This record gives sequence, C-alpha cells and structure tokens, in this order.
Amino acid sequence: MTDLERLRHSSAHVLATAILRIWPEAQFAAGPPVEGGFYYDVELRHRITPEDFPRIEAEMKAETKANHVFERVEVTRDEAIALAKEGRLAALGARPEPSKFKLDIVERIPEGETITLYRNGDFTDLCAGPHVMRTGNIGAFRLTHVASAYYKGDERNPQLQRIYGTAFKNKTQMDEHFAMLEEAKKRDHRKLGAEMGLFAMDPEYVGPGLPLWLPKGTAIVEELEKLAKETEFAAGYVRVRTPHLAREKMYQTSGHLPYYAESMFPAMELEDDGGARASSPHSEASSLGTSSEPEGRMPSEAGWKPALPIADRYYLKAMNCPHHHRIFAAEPHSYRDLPLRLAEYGCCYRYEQSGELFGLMRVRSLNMNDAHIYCTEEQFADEFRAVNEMYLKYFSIFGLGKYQMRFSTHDPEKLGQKFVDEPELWKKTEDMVRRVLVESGIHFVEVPNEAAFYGPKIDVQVWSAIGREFTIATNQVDFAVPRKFGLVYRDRDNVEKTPLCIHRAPLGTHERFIGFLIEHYAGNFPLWLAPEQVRIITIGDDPALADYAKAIHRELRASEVRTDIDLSNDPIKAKIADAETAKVHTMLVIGHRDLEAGNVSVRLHGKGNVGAKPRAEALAGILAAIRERRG
RNA sequence: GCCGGCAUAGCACAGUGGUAGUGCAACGGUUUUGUAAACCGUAGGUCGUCGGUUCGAAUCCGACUGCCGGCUCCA
Repeated sequence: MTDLERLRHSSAHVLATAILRIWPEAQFAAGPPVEGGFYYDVELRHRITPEDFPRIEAEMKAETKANHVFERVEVTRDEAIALAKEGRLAALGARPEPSKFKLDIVERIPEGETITLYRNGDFTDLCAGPHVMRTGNIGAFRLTHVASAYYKGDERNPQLQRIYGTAFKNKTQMDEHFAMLEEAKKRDHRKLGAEMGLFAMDPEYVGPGLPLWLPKGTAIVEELEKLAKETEFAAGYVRVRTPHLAREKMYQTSGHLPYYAESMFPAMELEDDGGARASSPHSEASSLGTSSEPEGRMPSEAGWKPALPIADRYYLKAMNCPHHHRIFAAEPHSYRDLPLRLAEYGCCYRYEQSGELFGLMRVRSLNMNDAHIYCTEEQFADEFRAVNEMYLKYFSIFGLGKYQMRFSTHDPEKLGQKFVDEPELWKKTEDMVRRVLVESGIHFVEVPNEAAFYGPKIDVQVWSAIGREFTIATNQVDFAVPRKFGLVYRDRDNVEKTPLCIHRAPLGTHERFIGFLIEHYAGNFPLWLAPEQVRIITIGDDPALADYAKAIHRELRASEVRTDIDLSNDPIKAKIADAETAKVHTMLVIGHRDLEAGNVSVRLHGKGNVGAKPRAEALAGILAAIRERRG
C-alpha cells in the first residue's frame, strides 16, 4: 500500500466515524482506497445525498482535529465475532443490532490468519490496516459523490450506498487533483465527439447504444481501416466479408447459445411460409396511443399470435468467429494452407444491458478489427508472438504508453461450467501463451478465472479520461470451437486434424478505439487521422486570393487530403478562431503577400503560426506527414 | 438489469403556479481584414412522453422513455 493509499484508507475510517456520529445505526461493509480516493459502503435507511456532505465533512473535520491515534489491536477470532455480535465493529460502541457485514467478513477470514482491529477515538473497525499514525495526518479531504454497489460486488446481494471521497496530504495537492479532473472532463469523448461532429447518438429513432458515424468521425474510421488493411496485408492476412446475421444453428453449434443469449439481440423468427414476423409479442402494443387497429391484422385479447409455427430463427451476430469458421469449412484445407489468417472489420451487435452503455466505449453495434488465425500447434507460438508484436506496433503509432497486458486464465474448479471441460488443453495452451509472453519480454499480469469459455486470452487494458477501465484490444486462443464446427485440415501424414484458432482484435472495435483515441489526443488528432486535415483561409474575399486558394484546395483534394476552404469575408482573427475551435490540424493562411510570393502561411493547431513557405514545399510536407503517419 | 440523480432552442444555461429568456451556433445584411472571436438584424422551443392535481403547470404529483454517476458485465 502506498503512503497515499494508506492516508485514504484512514480517511475511510474517519468517514465512517463521522457517519456514525450522525447515524449511529449505520452498518458498514468495506472501505478501501481506490484510484483517486476512497469509499466506504454503508447500509443506512437514510438516503445520503450530496446535501448531507457538509454535515458529514464537518464531523470528519472534528475527528481529524481531535488527532486521535490509529491504534492497532490483535484479537482472536472468537473475540472479533463477539464484538461483531454486539454491534461494536465499525461502530462507536455497543449497539442493539450486530455489525452484520463485519460479522460475515470475520467468519470468512481463514483459520490461522491474524485478525486485527483499528481504533481511532471511539471508533473501532475490523481492519487489516495499515493506517497513518493519527487522524490529523489527513491534511485535506472532500466527499465527492454517492453511488450504489452490491455487497461483495454480487448482484444477488443487497445494494449498499457507496460514499466516495478523496484525501491528500495537503490542500494544494487536493486542489491540483480537482483541477486535473476538470481538465479530464474536457477530454471526455462524449463531449468532444459532439463538439467536433464525430458521432451522434439518436436513442429515439436509431436506438440506445447505436452510434451514427458523422462524416468527420467516418474519416477516422476509414483511416484506421486503411492502417489495419496495410498492416494485415503485410503480415500475410487475407480479407473476407460475412453477413451480419446467421441461423440459430450457428450459435447452438458454437456454444454461444444459450449461454451468451442474454447478450444477443432477440431472434428474428420466420414463419413456415417464409414470412418474417416480429419475434417479440409485446411489439404489438400500440406505441402511438391510438385506438385504431393495425390494418390487415386481427386484434385479439390475448395479443397477436402467429398463424403458423416458427420455421427458422436468425440472430444478429454478436461475434465474427462462427462466420469465419464457416469460411474455413467452405473449402478443404491442407496443412500447406496453414496458417490461414482471415481478417474482416466485422459489424456485430450485442444487447448490452441498458446501464452498461457508455458513449462509444460500450455500445450495441460494434465494428470489430477482427481476424481468426487457423494454425497447427507447431505454428502457434510464432503466430501468437506475431500478433503481440502487431499490438506493440500499433501502440507505438498512437503513442500509447499507459496500458496493461492482462493474461486471463481459467479456473480449474469451473471446468464444464464457465470453461470448456478440457483440462489438458487448458494447461497446454496457457503454458504456450505464458511462454510466448515471457520470451517476448512483455510485462503482464496474470488473472485467473477471466478466460473466454474456449481458451485463455490476453487483454490490453486502458483507462478513459474520466478513469474508467476498458479492454481496448484482445488476443484469444480457441482450442474448442473449431472442433465443434468440425473444422479440419489434412496433415502431412494424411490424417485429418483440428486446427487451433487465434482470435485477435488489436484495434478492438472502431467504437471503443476511437472513443479512446478522442480522449488520448484530447481531440487534437495527428495529421493523418485528423477529420479536417487542412483548412485554407483567405484574408478577405478578394477574387484573386480566392482563385489561388481554390487551386491549392484542388491540388490537396486530388491527393485525398481532407481539405476545406474558408473564403468568407469574416475578419481573419475570427476565421482563425473558427479553425482552432474545430481543431483543424493545419491552416494555410493566404493573403496578398503570399499570393505575390507564391507562398502559403502555415499555422498548426495549438502551435500557432509557423511562417510562410513556398506552396509546393508546404504541400509536399503535408503529403509526407500523412503518408508516414507522423505524430 | 439494480440503486440514485437529471431531462427547457443545434450547444451551454436562466426561469420553483399566471401560458418561455440569455450567450454561442444558424440565416440575412454591413464591415475588406496578416494569425483565437467586428457590428446590426432575422429565425428557431406544444419546456422528453403520457396521465393527474389546479381556474391556470416548464414549475407540484405519478408512470414511462432516455441520459448521467456507480454496481454488475464487457471489445
């Protein structure tokens, strides 16, 4: 635990002390330090709102001012249980009700482990520590928000009120922290995306979680696809294209149904005569509130019923793998064909729970930078390594430094439930992956029980501007599903064998990756990605200047540079301000001086005027920077 | 899906019982300019939806939908 985490953990105790002074019956669960602060989970009849914060903070202040010592006390299990039953844990003294969450926690502490309490003034808590010496060591604190959380993070457990706060050694550091949060809010991709006209959400007509890519956002989408296509072509991938839906049999075979069904849009059902009907009966309810019956349909009290039995069901695809597997199955394969690397920017649909949707980071329609590599066991290590190297190459292009590689493995106790029951294959593939990671010198953390149901995986975790964690890229091993689809290749020894499959998506989905890039660059995209790469700005609307500007505009557009032109008669300062606000990467300012000299005055977004250059030199520089994808 | 909050013009916000306002953006005009915002004018909202209370509702109450903060979950 770092010094700051220790301080914040102590702050949580001070928070609990303060809440108990106001509401002595409060029941506390867990109060750890977290990124950016701390929280304490509390069960309390009174709904704590930000209006209560001043009152609670005043009590906290009193506690830090009292400068109580944090006293560590070792107790036996029986003593701890007895105290909990008397309601004295996470409490100021004995209470009529037991400290039920603390009791539950004590009972789960393994035999033989030391049990400790911490006291500050009247407050006693079950706690492993450590803490700062005295409550007065907490120099500055503030409560920030209140949310709700399930006890132990399990949605079957009761929901507690989670009071968040933050604390620092002194007020200066706390002020800096809040200033930084303000800055971070400005980078929020939802805000920038709207301001810059990159994407739009239209929950009423299109639906929640179904982003519309506006022209400027689409420019970024297409640049990323171009990068992926070039990179994958060079790495020996071949491109395929598949439909957005498939029959039920596809997902029964893959094993996604019924386990994954909740995350899929409901099936489209076809009647026996081939006519489609809505799959959900409540879609019949009149949404217009009119009393007229839908034409051509017989109303019925029990709701509209299909006249014919369901002949077929189709699902929007939630993943591309099964389609790619069927592409593999479409032709016979020899070991000479392997590795076969099928790539596609596949559009998938996932019915994420409404509360999970979050801007572009979590959506219901996803364009995935997907590929499936079918290979032999001998080829696996090289292929897996090459995929990891591709990740690193991408990250260097985007100047992405802060990420974490997470190696997710299975939990042997959940074989046959969460994970396919193939203990030998799990061990073998996990060993292979671990070896590749170690040999490549890639730093990673290993997380059990997080694998896909069909094999181990590596996820790359990043953090959004406002601190949420996301998986931005994934690299997964699949030793199970190819067999379910009966995929085989004929080996050297003339025996049919099942290939291993690597699922990989180094650029994740367009939605999440671009959402992340917006925040990463704070909207100030490098030239090659910038939605508006160049804007030509004339000083005044003199026709001679306009002609010169139009010629440059034509020349840039002929080279597929996203260029706009501002010929208006607004004052030059206003035109510059417009372009800067729009985060246009390069501004070419043209006045009479430039026209006469055959120059353009180059101004870079955020960097200001960099001076006049000969027209040809300036344009060649722009083309080269784009071609080389320079920062 | 769960807990809590919020919903007024394209955007940012004001308006707490007497039938809607400001700034920016948009549009029309004036201004003719050297690197972050010139001036004048015009237009734009059945105040998320449905229902209730009231002589009267943006305002009070309820339901629904959506969004936001979290939880759960995930590319």
